[in-house]
Amino acid sequence: MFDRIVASFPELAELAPEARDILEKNGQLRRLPAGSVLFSEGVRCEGYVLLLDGSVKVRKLSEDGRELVLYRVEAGESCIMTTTCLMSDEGYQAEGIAETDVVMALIPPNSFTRLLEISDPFRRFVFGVFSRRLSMLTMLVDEVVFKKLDKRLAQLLLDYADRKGHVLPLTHQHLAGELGSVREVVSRQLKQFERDGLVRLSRGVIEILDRDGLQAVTR
Amino acid sequence: MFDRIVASFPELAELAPEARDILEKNGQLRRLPAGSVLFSEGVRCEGYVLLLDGSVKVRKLSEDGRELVLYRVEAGESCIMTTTCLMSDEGYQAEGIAETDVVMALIPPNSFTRLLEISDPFRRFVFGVFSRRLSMLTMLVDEVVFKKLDKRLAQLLLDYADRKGHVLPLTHQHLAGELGSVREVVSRQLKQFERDGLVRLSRGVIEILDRDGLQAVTR
DNA sequence: TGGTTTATGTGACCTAGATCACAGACATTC
DNA sequence: GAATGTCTGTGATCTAGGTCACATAAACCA
Repeated sequence: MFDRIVASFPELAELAPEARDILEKNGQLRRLPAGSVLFSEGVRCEGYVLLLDGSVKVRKLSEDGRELVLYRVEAGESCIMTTTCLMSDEGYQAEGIAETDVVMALIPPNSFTRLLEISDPFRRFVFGVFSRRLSMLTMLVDEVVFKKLDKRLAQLLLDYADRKGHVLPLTHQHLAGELGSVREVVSRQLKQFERDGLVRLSRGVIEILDRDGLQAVTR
Repeated sequence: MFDRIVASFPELAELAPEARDILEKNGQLRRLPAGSVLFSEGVRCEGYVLLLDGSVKVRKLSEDGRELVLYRVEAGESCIMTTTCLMSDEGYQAEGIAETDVVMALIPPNSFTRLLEISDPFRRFVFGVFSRRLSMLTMLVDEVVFKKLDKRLAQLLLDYADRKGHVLPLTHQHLAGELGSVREVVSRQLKQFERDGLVRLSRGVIEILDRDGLQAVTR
């Protein structure tokens, strides 16, 4: 169990034996198929989650059904919403959906508390995750309030390109959901990018042709 | 020093003697006049901040000078941006401005780390603050993306009313800054509220006439 | 008292983005 | 290969909200 965790979380390799032991004995391996709802608004959580494999999308839904992706939890990250929930006795403010099949280690609340108590590296790890999420959300607020959609879309495509290469299997609807917008607006903007020679569009696929050009749009 | 802190932070009353001692010996009392910049983008921070008196506004500025208030730190709260900065070695993503004269206790980084190590109540306190900020930011994102300005403005007035009573010494410009919008839009919306009998407007003052009516607008 | 600053009111206009309504293209299944 | 579902393209239109340009009024102050 511990080895499995360290494979995805190298920062935790330096844990002292006692801390390793807690993870080893109390961590539970969980598998969920793509599409599963890990948590949703108002639901209490069962423990601290380390994502070993796969990807989880954390999103808000508006009353009229629009979607906005707050962030993703990728393999090697910890899901902060569950932690927030653990620490503050509040329900979730968002939904977590497995985008792929996921494998995770679930640390029960009292093991988590104990780890925080005894392990400096573990504390640093948890705080680090917290801090990064807080920074990300701050940036997100900044973007949605002050940046226009063309810039946000260009940035989104670049982020995907960095992770998945320059041929992206994405629908316009999907991108709209990421941005909290609607399909038509994204379609039109993408078409403009295509006219400008930045991307090539085909059904279900967006090919990035001019990374620098997209980069220029974001500024 | 410790007594002073506990006066504003009752949760910390239960700290063990050793933890008290650290606060007592290493906490530094700082006073800043209204208008001071506590931190700004890209600047490193000096320690963990407990706000004993006054109010700090944490905001983002856009390139073209518009303002958006992310949240306020009030007396009895801790400034999470400084903490994020302490934990993650990143610069601030926002600015902190003293809105009133402020008094705070500054805990140097190694005292902070030490407190986290030895004190369970202190850890719970810090995590609690973190969690609440994270929830707040999540809600803020939701609001700015999905809610229209009339609803956000009505909610803002209600929040002020809860804290300061129903006669509010606020300019339209100030409210625009809170919302990340501009003065004209806020003026027009307020005028509409006045026509609807929800508020009465005069120079520098907004009087809440119909709380329930405003409440109804937010839904 | 008159001049200056600051806050407000408002019309005219512009733009981004949402909404509605389809049509056509592709993909899948039977 | 016909039918069905999914994705894309696009015009028309609507609306919120931002921008510009003033006018007026209240407060300030010298």
